[in-house]
Amino acid sequence: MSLRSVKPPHETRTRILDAAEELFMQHGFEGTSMRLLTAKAEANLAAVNYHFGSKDALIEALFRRRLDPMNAGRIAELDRLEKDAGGRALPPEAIIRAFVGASLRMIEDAKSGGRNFIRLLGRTYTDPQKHIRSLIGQLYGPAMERFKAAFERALPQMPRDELVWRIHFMFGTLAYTLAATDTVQLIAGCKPEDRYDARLLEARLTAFLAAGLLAPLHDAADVKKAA
Amino acid sequence: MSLRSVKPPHETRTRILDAAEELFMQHGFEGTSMRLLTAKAEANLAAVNYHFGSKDALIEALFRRRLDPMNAGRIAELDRLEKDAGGRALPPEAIIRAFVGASLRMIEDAKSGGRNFIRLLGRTYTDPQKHIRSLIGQLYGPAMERFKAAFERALPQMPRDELVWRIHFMFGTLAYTLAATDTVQLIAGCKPEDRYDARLLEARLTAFLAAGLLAPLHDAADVKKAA
DNA sequence: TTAACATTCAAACGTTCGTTTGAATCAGGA
DNA sequence: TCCTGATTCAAACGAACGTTTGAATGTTAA
Repeated sequence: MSLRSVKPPHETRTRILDAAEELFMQHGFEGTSMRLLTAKAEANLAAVNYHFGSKDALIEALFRRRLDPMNAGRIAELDRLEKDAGGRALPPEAIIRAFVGASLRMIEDAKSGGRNFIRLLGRTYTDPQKHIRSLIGQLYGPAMERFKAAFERALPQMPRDELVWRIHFMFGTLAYTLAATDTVQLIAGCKPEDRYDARLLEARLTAFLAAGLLAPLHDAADVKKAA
Repeated sequence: MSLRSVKPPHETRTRILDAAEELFMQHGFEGTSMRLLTAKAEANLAAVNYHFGSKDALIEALFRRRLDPMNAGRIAELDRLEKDAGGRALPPEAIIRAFVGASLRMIEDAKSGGRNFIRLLGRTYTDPQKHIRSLIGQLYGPAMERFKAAFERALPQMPRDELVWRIHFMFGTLAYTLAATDTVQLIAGCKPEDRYDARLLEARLTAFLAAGLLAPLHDAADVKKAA
């Protein structure tokens, strides 16, 4: 019995998932080979197919590992907020914070790979592959319905289709912010030490999103009429 | 001399670029094979390497074809606005409109493949590959500097680092909106006929972005102190 | 110790990848 | 007409791909 043999039962699974998060984030799903992946995970080439069945199944397991608890936490946080508020309507900014906070907290988690996952997730939102889209849609579905309902209650005067678009915009801002953190730098000038400060980023992002969500209504009817 | 032979000198080049826009958008760069690509373009397998040199060179040519005139148009539009305004400061919303208008107009251009390109572009903003990032950065650099300066002139009272972040957020909202149009539907409920109406989308998006850009300043100092 | 199961391993499977090659076909000017 | 350069074509290149296999090794309980 070697010293290395005293390890958790699924350590290989975990190492593979961690390596996959980093490499998929860096090179995409198709751009990451099983050989590179298993080498980084210090596992045998056949380990992925043994533990997960296939590359696609690994992708699904990867998202489920992080997304299931993350969205459950979001819903729990929203439940808590609504319970604390009694019957009163929640301020929209609090709902936003409940949603984005879960993502931003994970950005700070560089050691256990949470940051890798978040950036991969930001990229994957715009992945057009059918099975990826349906997976993400499935994993986000319940939380999105729940938050949409919360926004509808908080903003009863806003037209439904306008609200849907504004939720869409907010989601996009978050997704891009997560994916582009420390990668794309189209605009230079932000202080490097601010880039990973999740508390500061949350304040900035929430202020931006809340203002956008509550923007004065443009006259969509006029636009339609003119067209 | 066959009938088919009377064609523009670079028709094959164009067919390849058009097919590449559509397939790269659907399957990504790594996920699109030269065989599938040349088949869709009705060209020989060797045509890409003959006309462009390599797959990577094709990608660069693809972005240059659309992005160079698009960003030149943005800068020209901004020049025009500033000239018309004389010395007066531009309203931030007008600057936003000059930037997003160029993208959104291309969404309506379904026939010549502009929509494919725009959606591909939205995805590519978050691509972490080094040579892709530097290419996008290079193609966007001049326009981004120009617009950043315009925003600084329009909002002299806003702290520079806050402005940089808000430009970042606006860019992200646009990128995601472009990439996700008709693909991701995490939130259902928007009327399908509205999805491709660029005028309506521009009104919605501009209202959202302008409000976010002009959001009340969060107290970043407090956040920093508390941390 | 032995049997049963879980995991790891090296090797190979057939397929597909981006690219190259050299001949065939085309065009337009001398 | 013939020549020259541009373009297309079928075929092949070696490399890398995801997956499978069967033996070897490790672990657990009787």
